[in-house]
Amino acid sequence: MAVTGTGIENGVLATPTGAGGRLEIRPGEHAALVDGRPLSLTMRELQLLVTLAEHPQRIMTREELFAEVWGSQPRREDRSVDVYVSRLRAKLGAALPETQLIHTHNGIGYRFSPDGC
Amino acid sequence: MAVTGTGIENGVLATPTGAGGRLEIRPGEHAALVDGRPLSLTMRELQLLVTLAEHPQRIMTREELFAEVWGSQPRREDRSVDVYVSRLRAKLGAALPETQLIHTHNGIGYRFSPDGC
DNA sequence: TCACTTGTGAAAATCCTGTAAACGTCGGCA
DNA sequence: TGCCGACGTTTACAGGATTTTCACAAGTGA
Repeated sequence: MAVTGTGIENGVLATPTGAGGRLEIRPGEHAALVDGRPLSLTMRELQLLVTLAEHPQRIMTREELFAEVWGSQPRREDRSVDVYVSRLRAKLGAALPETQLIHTHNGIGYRFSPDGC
Repeated sequence: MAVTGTGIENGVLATPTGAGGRLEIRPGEHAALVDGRPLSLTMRELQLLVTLAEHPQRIMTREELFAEVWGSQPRREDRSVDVYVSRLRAKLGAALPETQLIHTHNGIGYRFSPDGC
């Protein structure tokens, strides 16, 4: 079933074709592609990207992200989510310069924006 | 039937002519050629190469590869796929230096990239 | 016998992961 | 302005997990 307005089509999450290129996420194939070229993401990085991209424009708390990706509650001082967001941004930034897909919301969490805004 | 965009043409799998040379696989003739010169591959090695090359850019799990090449389910600790990938890479690397055709995806499997990316 | 292929075990090499700590930024306040 | 605290970002590292490679034994056929 295709869900419109969320970036989800046939199980594939995709961003609009922007200046930098198009990001396509295929969770079923363990793959994320930029203009057809696969990104080299680790399992955790991909899971985090998928989780963020499944809820475009929605601010997700660290607790929500941790629960989805790690499958449990984070310890209070746990910085894993932040570290993985940083690693993900580094790889996304290398493949899609000038595009800010993951936004920080101070004191709350992170938000995935397909169009970079 | 020619399938475009997958590297399959008339039953022949071929990589683009790159810096290192061109790889041509002719499953029907049990042969793999680099710039016209036949590679000396064993049956298993060739079957594995054909299976990978039939799905360019797609990450194939060890289970999928084993099923295609060995025709059964691998034992959990079975490293046959890894060993044959290693042997294949050694022979491909000797004939096509500087070209990485088979990529490892940690925790998942392997991916064949005709253009080495 | 000899050359070759195949599968297996295990050591070596490499990669991933979580954590701690250093670093940077921002805003409040004296 | 200068200091301080809160918070997010990034780097480094150690341990563990995974992959790569090597050596070897068994099997096959010329």
